Amino acid sequence: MAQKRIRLRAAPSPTGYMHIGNLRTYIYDLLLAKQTGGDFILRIEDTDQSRFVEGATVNLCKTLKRLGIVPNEGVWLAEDGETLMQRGEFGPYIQSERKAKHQKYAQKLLDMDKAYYCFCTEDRLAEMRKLQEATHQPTGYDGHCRKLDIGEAKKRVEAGESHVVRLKLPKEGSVVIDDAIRGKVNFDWKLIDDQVIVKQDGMATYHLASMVDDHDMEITHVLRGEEWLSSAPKHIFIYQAFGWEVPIFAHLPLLLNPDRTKLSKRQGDVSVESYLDKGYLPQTLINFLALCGWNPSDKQEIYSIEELTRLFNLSKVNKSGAIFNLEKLNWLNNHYLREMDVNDYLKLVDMHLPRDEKDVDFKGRIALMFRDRLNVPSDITELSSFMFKSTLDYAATTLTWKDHSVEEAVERMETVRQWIEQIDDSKLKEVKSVEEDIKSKIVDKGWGNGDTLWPLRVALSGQDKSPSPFELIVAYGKERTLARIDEAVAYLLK
RNA sequence: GGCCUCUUCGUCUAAUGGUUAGGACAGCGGCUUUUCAAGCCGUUAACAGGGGUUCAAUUCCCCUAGAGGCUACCA
Repeated sequence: MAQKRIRLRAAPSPTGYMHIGNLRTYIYDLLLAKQTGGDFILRIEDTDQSRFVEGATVNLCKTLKRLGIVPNEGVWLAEDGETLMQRGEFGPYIQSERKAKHQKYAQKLLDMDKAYYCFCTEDRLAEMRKLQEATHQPTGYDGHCRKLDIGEAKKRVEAGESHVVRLKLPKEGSVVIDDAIRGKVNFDWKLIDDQVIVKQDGMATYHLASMVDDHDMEITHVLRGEEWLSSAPKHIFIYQAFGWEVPIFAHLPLLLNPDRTKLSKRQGDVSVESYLDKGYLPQTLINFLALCGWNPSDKQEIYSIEELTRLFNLSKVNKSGAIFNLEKLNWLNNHYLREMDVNDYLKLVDMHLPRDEKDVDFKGRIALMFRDRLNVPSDITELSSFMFKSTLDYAATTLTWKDHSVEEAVERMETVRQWIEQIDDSKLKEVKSVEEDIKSKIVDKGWGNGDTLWPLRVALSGQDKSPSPFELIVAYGKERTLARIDEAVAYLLK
């Protein structure tokens, strides 16, 4: 018998930006789909009109594209990068366009007596909840409309009375969720609310829409955050009411703020776009997020997407939430920044260097010099700022080595200046040969490295801490280097 | 409050019915060295607590505690 084709979907709501926790789910979706040669689908869950944000779907697609995570089915971006398209046999892939389909299934549930019309006003509901809270009762719908005669209810609906549709959940017994990560989880029916599945505006809620669509689209694995576990019984109920095969559910552990609450906007960045904009590389984000809550039982830290695809295994996903650890993310990004193609790196960093500096080679040398010091490309702006200044401010540090006098420092700088002047241009391109050249001359002079190199380095940087003078010389080039030395000498003699 | 889930170094995690409980990030120390970064080497640091089961429990079971999630006509 042929194996059923593995199909997973990313199902974001177009509410503005892509949440970093959602991205992890999509990564797992993708890995699982790729691993089995299955499908990875993008479906937009826009059933909540009030939260809809114009342009959010396009934005979502763009972000996915930037990450190199492109679904092979569902919503996608046309060549122009702006127009939304849909592809695949199971469309439409935008839930609001499936409204009629959802309503049809709601009607079926109504017909099967698995759902009922509810005419309770929001005011009544709010009052009820208030009372329940005040008397320390469990909150939830009191079933007011559950017992309404169906014929009567239909008449009211036909008369145009505003209403919703609620699930008619069992009031006794229990249900077991078989979760791929957590195993079997038991819930008592009597504690579960008769959930609204069709809102007053006729739009289905997540609970109906997502189940219907997952079934229609032949989704085999539903990966979602742990916050959904509590409502899983309602979802199972819908599947069972229709006699559908229940997909594999996997409730992923949450990504957490440093205080262990659900990762939220309040406590820092949660939008994937902003990480991308800051210069975190796609491979960094994917590598890092994949390892947040899952681990292939290895000591390796760096994984390509191919390796992740090969190794990923749902049953090895952790059960407990993981704090989003920015320091490790930085370390990883630094790693990938150093490992990536040089030209790509230069392109990435260039936009963080002064626009009005027209010497492209100069900027390129600077970019390479600071390469292993960057967590994100924008770090270079501050690190390299002194290199673009017309004059340096030496006030914050000292140009003289330990107890050396001004005269000694000047002597060394002027001598080194001559050495540098004599280095020919081809040699001036290599840090190592500049270093050998100058160091051997220091030895010949009988000077020390410290008393010569410190003033030189400070002359070139104006800073306590900086790359070595040899790196600086190469980055500056001869002319700029000599000018800096002159500048420092003049400052000392002032 | 109720229901559900979770609990190994500060953080992400590995492993196991018998181990010196492993790795990574961060920290600390050293090497290198003109400073810094990088690199290399080393090092501090964890089985939430209490009961069982067992010759043996971090591992299996129960309880407690703590944390988190849900408790919407949001997803």
